Amino acid sequence: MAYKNISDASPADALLALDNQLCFALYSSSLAMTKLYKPLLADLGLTYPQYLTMLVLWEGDSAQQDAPTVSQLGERLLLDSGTLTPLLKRLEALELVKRQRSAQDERRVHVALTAKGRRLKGRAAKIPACVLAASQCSIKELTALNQQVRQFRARLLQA
Amino acid sequence: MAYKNISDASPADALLALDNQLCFALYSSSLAMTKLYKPLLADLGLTYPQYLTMLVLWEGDSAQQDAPTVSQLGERLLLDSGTLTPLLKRLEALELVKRQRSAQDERRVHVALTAKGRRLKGRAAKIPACVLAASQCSIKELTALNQQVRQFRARLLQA
DNA sequence: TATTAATACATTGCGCGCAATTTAATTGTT
DNA sequence: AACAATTAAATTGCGCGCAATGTATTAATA
Repeated sequence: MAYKNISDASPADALLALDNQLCFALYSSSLAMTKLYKPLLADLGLTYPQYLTMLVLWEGDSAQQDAPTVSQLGERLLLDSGTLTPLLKRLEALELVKRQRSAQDERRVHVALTAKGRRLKGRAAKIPACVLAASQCSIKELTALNQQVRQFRARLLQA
Repeated sequence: MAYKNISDASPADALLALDNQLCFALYSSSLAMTKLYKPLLADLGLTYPQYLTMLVLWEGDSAQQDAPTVSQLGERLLLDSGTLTPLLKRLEALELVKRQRSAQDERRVHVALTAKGRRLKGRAAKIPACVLAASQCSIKELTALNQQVRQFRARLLQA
């Protein structure tokens, strides 16, 4: 079956052509990335969003005591408590994190790595190289694209 | 809270820094796009994946009889029947499409637009302009980024 | 200091995505 | 023709995302 693109359709149709939608390129690329990560993360027992959450926790792990709150994790990951609360409970069930109500403000819940969660970083360190290889791109290309997509996202978010 | 990036961490940590993950840029940008589309699509009574599906059907609508099968839709959208079957049932409940078993091969199910589904394209035609405005980008910028993301996706998929 | 408002997180419900399995139909082989 | 292998959808189960709502705590204010 042949599909229209910008070159063989009326301007109105071209604007609605699937391949001309940046949203679809981002959507399908993101799903493809998730599939690429899946077997690598399965070795760690993590899902893809759980992995992103662990990345944030691993980043802050040098400053031992500042375990982020659920909200702070959400700001970083652009996710809300409806998504994070059950996800964090699963990470807690895996004994990778500890959820603890703040003493100063009982509304807040701090999320801290456990020793097991901290150790997992070592095994996760091998993942970027695998992804790089699978992407068939150079680091330079990936860095450039990352920069552009982040810039685009920044504009979207201020809208 | 300050976070590490490629400039202030060891090389090993930099590879795991959230902001250096292209996967996260794609993931969060895609989610941000979905949020941008949501109110626009709510007017049409569609979810975002339903909208993408309608885009495919609208594309092929000049060749009247070639209603794609579920598999063909899946190839185009990079989704499988586990996702598409219930989604298409919802579109059918909205009377936007008709699902029909092929007479030649009873395993296949063709998905055809209804008159109502065809009419909806007129109202959807206004969406690209809204998205363009909200993205605060020029068409040239969006086209260029679309091209790069699609190229990246193509390499991922052949992996 | 009551009362109200705001904040932080949890819960509920729905629609994806997708792996794994099932069901049914077609094709291939002997 | 009988049987096995393949194919196409549908089904099941789980983990997101997220809007909407609920609950508890803190802050603001009259």
